[in-house]
Amino acid sequence: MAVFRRKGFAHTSVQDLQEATGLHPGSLYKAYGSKEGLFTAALAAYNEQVAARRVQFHLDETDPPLRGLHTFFASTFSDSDSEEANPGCLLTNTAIEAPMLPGIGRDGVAAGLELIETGFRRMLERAVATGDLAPTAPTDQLAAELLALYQGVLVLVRFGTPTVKLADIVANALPAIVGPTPRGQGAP
Amino acid sequence: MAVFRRKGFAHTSVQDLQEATGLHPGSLYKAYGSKEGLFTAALAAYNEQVAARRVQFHLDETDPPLRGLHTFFASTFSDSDSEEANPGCLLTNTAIEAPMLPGIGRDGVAAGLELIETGFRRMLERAVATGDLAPTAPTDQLAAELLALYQGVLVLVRFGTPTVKLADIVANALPAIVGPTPRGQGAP
DNA sequence: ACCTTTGTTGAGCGATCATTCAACAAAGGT
DNA sequence: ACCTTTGTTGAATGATCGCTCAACAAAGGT
Repeated sequence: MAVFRRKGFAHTSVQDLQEATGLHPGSLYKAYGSKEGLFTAALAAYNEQVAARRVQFHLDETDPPLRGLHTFFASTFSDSDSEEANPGCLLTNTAIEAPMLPGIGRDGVAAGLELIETGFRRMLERAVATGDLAPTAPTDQLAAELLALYQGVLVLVRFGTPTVKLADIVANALPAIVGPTPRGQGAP
Repeated sequence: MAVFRRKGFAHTSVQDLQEATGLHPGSLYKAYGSKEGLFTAALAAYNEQVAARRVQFHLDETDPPLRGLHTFFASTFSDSDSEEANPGCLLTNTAIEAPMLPGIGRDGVAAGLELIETGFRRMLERAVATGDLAPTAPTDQLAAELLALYQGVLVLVRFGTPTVKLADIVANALPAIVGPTPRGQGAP
């Protein structure tokens, strides 16, 4: 999974997978049928082990709800080990490559993106319930905007944009989208 | 150029390039030295023929300044021919693939992204000058946010997100970032 | 007419790719 | 002990990759 995240599907050879998994080609093909099958499995694993976990930790289990939004974004570029290149997000990277892959990738990416967008939406609805967000806020629409910004940040992360610039972007763009006052505002 | 935009560097073979350019492998290598050299040339051509032109048309030559911002974003997904898959942006696609390419791509993408971000900034400063934007607006910061959103939209464009959803995203996110009132607001 | 220059051609090169398979090893049931 | 099952191994395969180069054609100067 880490190999695909770092190198993408096309740049990953079966030898890379052998070195990463410790399994020889025969075993890999016995278990997954093809390189594409292994990629599909890796994408599904990423969805439930990385994406879903991040959604749960930052968006579902935060109080107040809006608090986790910033850390959710920041976790994509701050948890990188010191000076190593950040591989970005397997979903974003695959969303770019998917149109060139036979039948694979598309479904997994669609599932992953919906996972994230739904996570945004759930969090926004919680914020409405607690009064941190105006009841008139279009949560569906805001979730879609957040997803777009999220993908854009991950493109810049992958490209190696300095962390300070990324931090500035999310620190200013998030309040602009979800509303200027992240804490305490009266409903009419 | 169009081939690289559609298929990316890794998925493009020299045979693809032969069919796309009409030049046989010998001539290609006589002119560009390698597949990487040709890619670098294509990226530079994209910057000045597509990116720079779009910046000029939508961001530099619009009156009032903020008017072109929406059409700049919309042009990435509305000018697609009917039902054909939109290849997205060569800059965005290459920003994802660049970490896996030897020495190429990185510089061209950096130049292209700066081209766009600077275009945003110039337009925002014009908007400040005409009074369409508050003089206190942090144009540098806003330009960076717009660049991030732009990349995110292009990821979704590439993946095949329906046009109506993309239109909703830019229609609501842009005013949220640059300020809720795109027209006429008094300076203190 | 001839030579030089400049560009084109496409078969062919070694390398690498994803994939297969006959041989082998380990484990479990009986 | 033996057989069956299950998984592992890694060399071999054909296809495709990026790339080269000797042969060829066109054009221009003289």
